[in-house]
Amino acid sequence: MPEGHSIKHFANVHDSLFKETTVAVQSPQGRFDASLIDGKVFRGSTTKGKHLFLWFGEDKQAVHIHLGLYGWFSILRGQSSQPKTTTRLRIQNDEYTSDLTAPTVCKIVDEEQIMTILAKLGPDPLDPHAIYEDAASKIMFSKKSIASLLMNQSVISGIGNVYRAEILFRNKINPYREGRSLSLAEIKELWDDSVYLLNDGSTDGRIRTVNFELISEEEKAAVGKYNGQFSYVYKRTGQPCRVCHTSIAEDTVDGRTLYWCPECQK
DNA sequence: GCAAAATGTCAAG
DNA sequence: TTGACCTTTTGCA
Repeated sequence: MPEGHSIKHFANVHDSLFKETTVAVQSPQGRFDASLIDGKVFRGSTTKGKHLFLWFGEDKQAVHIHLGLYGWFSILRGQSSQPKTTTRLRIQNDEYTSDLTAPTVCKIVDEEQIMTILAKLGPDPLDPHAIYEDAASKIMFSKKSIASLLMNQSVISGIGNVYRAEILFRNKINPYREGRSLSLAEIKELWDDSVYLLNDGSTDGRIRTVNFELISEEEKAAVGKYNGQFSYVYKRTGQPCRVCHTSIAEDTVDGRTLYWCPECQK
Protein backbone atom coordinates (compact mmCIF):
# COMPACT_ATOMS: atom_id res chain seq x y z
CA MET A 1 0.00 0.00 0.00
CA PRO A 2 1.58 3.05 -1.41
CA GLU A 3 2.75 6.50 -0.47
CA GLY A 4 5.01 8.70 -2.56
CA HIS A 5 8.09 6.58 -1.96
CA SER A 6 6.42 3.55 -3.61
CA ILE A 7 5.39 5.55 -6.65
CA LYS A 8 8.91 6.84 -7.18
CA HIS A 9 10.28 3.36 -6.63
CA PHE A 10 7.97 1.84 -9.23
CA ALA A 11 8.84 4.65 -11.65
CA ASN A 12 12.54 3.85 -11.21
CA VAL A 13 11.93 0.13 -11.65
CA HIS A 14 9.99 0.66 -14.87
CA ASP A 15 12.68 2.99 -16.17
CA SER A 16 15.47 0.54 -15.44
CA LEU A 17 13.71 -2.54 -16.82
CA PHE A 18 11.61 -1.25 -19.72
CA LYS A 19 12.96 2.12 -20.90
CA GLU A 20 13.49 2.34 -24.67
CA THR A 21 12.30 -1.20 -25.22
CA THR A 22 9.31 -2.28 -27.25
CA VAL A 23 6.62 -3.58 -24.94
CA ALA A 24 3.61 -5.81 -25.26
CA VAL A 25 0.68 -4.46 -23.28
CA GLN A 26 -2.49 -6.23 -22.24
CA SER A 27 -5.30 -5.79 -19.77
CA PRO A 28 -6.35 -9.24 -18.59
CA GLN A 29 -9.04 -7.62 -16.49
CA GLY A 30 -10.27 -5.75 -19.56
CA ARG A 31 -10.78 -2.36 -17.97
CA PHE A 32 -7.91 -0.68 -19.82
CA ASP A 33 -7.72 -0.45 -23.61
CA ALA A 34 -4.26 -1.96 -24.05
CA SER A 35 -4.41 -1.73 -27.86
CA LEU A 36 -3.66 2.00 -27.60
CA ILE A 37 -0.08 1.36 -26.51
CA ASP A 38 0.55 -2.31 -27.29
CA GLY A 39 3.73 -2.75 -29.32
CA LYS A 40 5.04 0.76 -28.67
CA VAL A 41 8.34 1.79 -27.13
CA PHE A 42 8.25 2.63 -23.42
CA ARG A 43 9.80 6.09 -23.09
CA GLY A 44 10.03 6.41 -19.32
CA SER A 45 8.20 7.51 -16.19
CA THR A 46 7.42 10.77 -14.45
CA THR A 47 5.91 11.22 -11.00
CA LYS A 48 4.49 13.80 -8.68
CA GLY A 49 3.31 12.83 -5.22
CA LYS A 50 1.29 9.64 -5.54
CA HIS A 51 0.69 10.10 -9.29
CA LEU A 52 2.63 8.10 -11.87
CA PHE A 53 2.79 8.74 -15.60
CA LEU A 54 4.16 6.14 -18.00
CA TRP A 55 5.05 7.41 -21.46
CA PHE A 56 4.81 5.39 -24.66
CA GLY A 57 5.50 5.71 -28.36
CA GLU A 58 6.75 8.37 -30.76
CA ASP A 59 3.99 10.80 -29.86
CA LYS A 60 4.50 10.19 -26.16
CA GLN A 61 1.16 9.04 -24.97
CA ALA A 62 0.86 9.07 -21.19
CA VAL A 63 -0.85 6.50 -19.02
CA HIS A 64 -1.88 8.07 -15.74
CA ILE A 65 -1.76 5.67 -12.80
CA HIS A 66 -2.85 6.23 -9.22
CA LEU A 67 -2.54 3.23 -6.93
CA GLY A 68 -5.10 4.41 -4.41
CA LEU A 69 -5.26 2.40 -1.23
CA TYR A 70 -4.73 -1.06 -2.69
CA GLY A 71 -2.99 -0.70 -6.02
CA TRP A 72 0.36 -2.45 -6.54
CA PHE A 73 2.84 -3.50 -9.20
CA SER A 74 4.29 -6.99 -9.28
CA ILE A 75 7.53 -7.16 -11.22
CA LEU A 76 8.56 -10.57 -12.52
CA ARG A 77 11.50 -11.82 -14.49
CA GLY A 78 10.49 -13.52 -17.71
CA GLN A 79 7.13 -13.45 -19.40
CA SER A 80 5.65 -16.88 -18.91
CA SER A 81 3.55 -16.33 -15.81
CA GLN A 82 -0.22 -16.35 -16.11
CA PRO A 83 -1.73 -12.99 -15.11
CA LYS A 84 -4.38 -12.84 -12.44
CA THR A 85 -7.85 -12.03 -13.72
CA THR A 86 -7.64 -8.82 -11.68
CA THR A 87 -4.53 -7.57 -13.50
CA ARG A 88 -5.46 -4.20 -14.95
CA LEU A 89 -2.28 -3.59 -16.89
CA ARG A 90 0.45 -6.01 -17.95
CA ILE A 91 3.61 -4.62 -19.57
CA GLN A 92 6.22 -7.01 -20.98
CA ASN A 93 9.44 -6.86 -22.90
CA ASP A 94 11.80 -9.72 -23.72
CA GLU A 95 13.03 -9.99 -20.16
CA TYR A 96 10.50 -8.65 -17.68
CA THR A 97 6.83 -8.49 -16.83
CA SER A 98 5.07 -5.76 -14.86
CA ASP A 99 1.56 -6.50 -13.55
CA LEU A 100 -0.59 -3.73 -12.12
CA THR A 101 -3.55 -4.62 -9.92
CA ALA A 102 -6.23 -2.62 -8.13
CA PRO A 103 -5.28 0.92 -9.10
CA THR A 104 -7.81 3.68 -8.57
CA VAL A 105 -6.75 5.23 -11.87
CA CYS A 106 -5.20 3.71 -14.99
CA LYS A 107 -6.03 5.58 -18.18
CA ILE A 108 -4.59 7.47 -21.12
CA VAL A 109 -4.47 11.21 -20.51
CA ASP A 110 -3.64 14.19 -22.71
CA GLU A 111 -1.43 17.14 -21.88
CA GLU A 112 -4.27 19.29 -20.65
CA GLN A 113 -5.49 16.62 -18.27
CA ILE A 114 -1.96 16.18 -16.93
CA MET A 115 -1.65 19.91 -16.29
CA THR A 116 -4.92 19.83 -14.36
CA ILE A 117 -3.68 16.96 -12.20
CA LEU A 118 -0.27 18.49 -11.52
CA ALA A 119 -1.72 21.90 -10.73
CA LYS A 120 -3.69 20.48 -7.82
CA LEU A 121 -0.62 19.01 -6.13
CA GLY A 122 1.64 20.70 -3.62
CA PRO A 123 5.42 20.34 -3.80
CA ASP A 124 6.77 16.78 -3.72
CA PRO A 125 9.67 16.15 -1.32
CA LEU A 126 11.02 13.65 -3.84
CA ASP A 127 11.37 16.37 -6.48
CA PRO A 128 14.79 18.06 -6.25
CA HIS A 129 13.26 21.15 -7.88
CA ALA A 130 10.26 21.31 -5.55
CA ILE A 131 9.52 24.71 -4.08
CA TYR A 132 9.05 23.97 -0.42
CA GLU A 133 7.90 27.53 0.30
CA ASP A 134 4.66 26.70 -1.54
CA ALA A 135 3.88 24.20 1.22
CA ALA A 136 5.19 26.44 3.99
CA SER A 137 3.02 29.36 2.96
CA LYS A 138 -0.11 27.20 3.08
CA ILE A 139 0.78 25.71 6.47
CA MET A 140 1.81 28.93 8.20
CA PHE A 141 -1.55 30.65 7.72
CA SER A 142 -3.85 27.65 8.15
CA LYS A 143 -6.17 27.04 11.09
CA LYS A 144 -6.29 23.36 10.19
CA SER A 145 -4.25 20.88 12.21
CA ILE A 146 -0.80 19.96 11.00
CA ALA A 147 -2.02 16.33 10.95
CA SER A 148 -4.67 17.33 8.40
CA LEU A 149 -2.33 19.51 6.39
CA LEU A 150 0.37 16.87 5.95
CA MET A 151 -2.17 14.47 4.45
CA ASN A 152 -3.54 17.12 2.10
CA GLN A 153 -1.98 16.49 -1.31
CA SER A 154 -2.55 20.09 -2.39
CA VAL A 155 -0.32 21.25 0.46
CA ILE A 156 2.47 18.70 0.13
CA SER A 157 2.26 15.71 -2.19
CA GLY A 158 3.33 12.16 -1.54
CA ILE A 159 2.89 11.87 2.22
CA GLY A 160 0.33 9.35 3.44
CA ASN A 161 -0.83 8.03 6.77
CA VAL A 162 2.36 6.17 7.75
CA TYR A 163 4.78 8.97 6.93
CA ARG A 164 2.48 11.55 8.50
CA ALA A 165 2.46 9.78 11.85
CA GLU A 166 6.16 9.02 11.78
CA ILE A 167 7.32 12.46 10.65
CA LEU A 168 5.28 14.22 13.33
CA PHE A 169 6.73 11.90 15.96
CA ARG A 170 10.31 12.29 14.78
CA ASN A 171 9.98 16.07 14.97
CA LYS A 172 8.11 16.07 18.30
CA ILE A 173 5.14 17.96 16.88
CA ASN A 174 1.70 17.54 18.42
CA PRO A 175 -0.62 16.51 15.55
CA TYR A 176 -3.43 18.81 16.69
CA ARG A 177 -1.44 22.02 16.52
CA GLU A 178 -2.81 24.49 14.01
CA GLY A 179 -0.59 24.96 11.01
CA ARG A 180 -0.29 28.67 11.80
CA SER A 181 1.14 27.86 15.25
CA LEU A 182 4.23 26.25 13.75
CA SER A 183 7.39 28.30 13.42
CA LEU A 184 9.11 28.50 10.06
CA ALA A 185 11.93 26.46 11.53
CA GLU A 186 9.52 23.70 12.53
CA ILE A 187 7.94 23.65 9.08
CA LYS A 188 11.36 23.48 7.47
CA GLU A 189 12.30 20.56 9.72
CA LEU A 190 9.14 18.69 8.72
CA TRP A 191 9.95 19.29 5.06
CA ASP A 192 13.59 18.27 5.40
CA ASP A 193 12.64 15.10 7.24
CA SER A 194 10.08 14.32 4.52
CA VAL A 195 12.75 14.75 1.86
CA TYR A 196 15.09 12.46 3.73
CA LEU A 197 12.54 9.74 4.57
CA LEU A 198 10.80 9.60 1.19
CA ASN A 199 14.10 9.46 -0.66
CA ASP A 200 15.30 6.68 1.57
CA GLY A 201 12.02 4.80 1.17
CA SER A 202 12.03 5.19 -2.61
CA THR A 203 15.28 3.27 -3.01
CA ASP A 204 13.53 -0.02 -2.32
CA GLY A 205 9.91 0.94 -1.72
CA ARG A 206 10.15 0.37 2.02
CA ILE A 207 9.34 2.82 4.76
CA ARG A 208 12.18 3.18 7.27
CA THR A 209 11.67 5.76 9.97
CA VAL A 210 13.00 4.18 13.18
CA ASN A 211 16.47 4.33 14.64
CA PHE A 212 17.40 0.65 14.47
CA GLU A 213 18.89 0.75 17.97
CA LEU A 214 15.44 1.46 19.40
CA ILE A 215 13.96 -1.76 18.04
CA SER A 216 13.87 -4.58 20.57
CA GLU A 217 15.53 -7.91 19.90
CA GLU A 218 12.14 -9.60 20.13
CA GLU A 219 10.80 -7.39 17.39
CA LYS A 220 13.81 -7.94 15.20
CA ALA A 221 13.39 -11.69 15.71
CA ALA A 222 9.76 -11.42 14.58
CA VAL A 223 10.78 -9.46 11.51
CA GLY A 224 8.98 -11.78 9.13
CA LYS A 225 5.74 -11.27 10.97
CA TYR A 226 5.97 -7.52 10.57
CA ASN A 227 7.37 -7.68 7.07
CA GLY A 228 10.39 -5.75 8.22
CA GLN A 229 8.47 -2.51 8.66
CA PHE A 230 8.95 -0.86 12.03
CA SER A 231 7.38 2.36 13.21
CA TYR A 232 7.56 4.73 16.14
CA VAL A 233 3.81 5.24 16.39
CA TYR A 234 2.00 4.02 13.27
CA LYS A 235 -0.29 1.14 14.26
CA ARG A 236 1.31 0.90 17.70
CA THR A 237 -1.77 1.96 19.70
CA GLY A 238 -1.42 1.00 23.36
CA GLN A 239 2.17 -0.11 22.95
CA PRO A 240 4.97 1.72 24.80
CA CYS A 241 6.66 4.60 23.04
CA ARG A 242 10.14 3.56 21.92
CA VAL A 243 11.57 6.72 23.48
CA CYS A 244 9.57 7.45 26.68
CA HIS A 245 7.47 4.27 27.13
CA THR A 246 4.19 6.21 27.26
CA SER A 247 1.29 4.32 25.70
CA ILE A 248 0.83 5.31 22.04
CA ALA A 249 -2.52 7.01 21.36
CA GLU A 250 -4.84 6.81 18.37
CA ASP A 251 -7.67 8.95 17.06
CA THR A 252 -9.60 9.38 13.84
CA VAL A 253 -8.95 12.62 11.97
CA ASP A 254 -10.61 13.31 8.61
CA GLY A 255 -11.65 9.68 8.48
CA ARG A 256 -8.10 8.37 8.84
CA THR A 257 -6.40 6.86 11.86
CA LEU A 258 -3.87 9.11 13.53
CA TYR A 259 -1.21 7.76 15.90
CA TRP A 260 1.00 9.75 18.25
CA CYS A 261 2.87 9.73 21.56
CA PRO A 262 1.10 12.04 24.04
CA GLU A 263 4.36 12.59 25.95
CA CYS A 264 6.93 13.09 23.18
CA GLN A 265 4.51 15.14 21.09
CA LYS A 266 3.04 17.47 23.70
C1' DG B 1 -14.73 -19.51 5.34
C1' DC B 2 -15.77 -14.98 6.19
C1' DA B 3 -15.31 -10.34 8.21
C1' DA B 4 -12.46 -6.56 8.87
C1' DA B 5 -8.85 -3.57 7.88
C1' DA B 6 -5.45 -1.42 4.96
C1' DT B 7 0.10 3.32 3.40
C1' DG B 8 -6.22 6.89 -0.94
C1' DT B 9 -9.42 9.87 -3.16
C1' DC B 10 -13.77 11.60 -4.69
C1' DA B 11 -18.54 12.80 -4.66
C1' DA B 12 -22.99 12.78 -2.56
C1' DG B 13 -25.73 14.24 1.36
C1' DT C 1 -18.97 13.50 7.34
C1' DT C 2 -20.11 9.21 5.02
C1' DG C 3 -20.11 5.82 1.50
C1' DA C 4 -18.23 3.94 -2.54
C1' DC C 5 -14.59 1.90 -5.08
C1' DC C 6 -10.42 -1.08 -6.43
C1' DT C 7 -8.07 -6.05 -3.94
C1' DT C 8 -5.31 -8.59 -0.69
C1' DT C 9 -4.10 -10.04 3.75
C1' DT C 10 -4.97 -11.12 8.41
C1' DG C 11 -7.42 -12.86 12.24
C1' DC C 12 -11.06 -15.07 14.12
C1' DA C 13 -14.45 -18.87 13.91
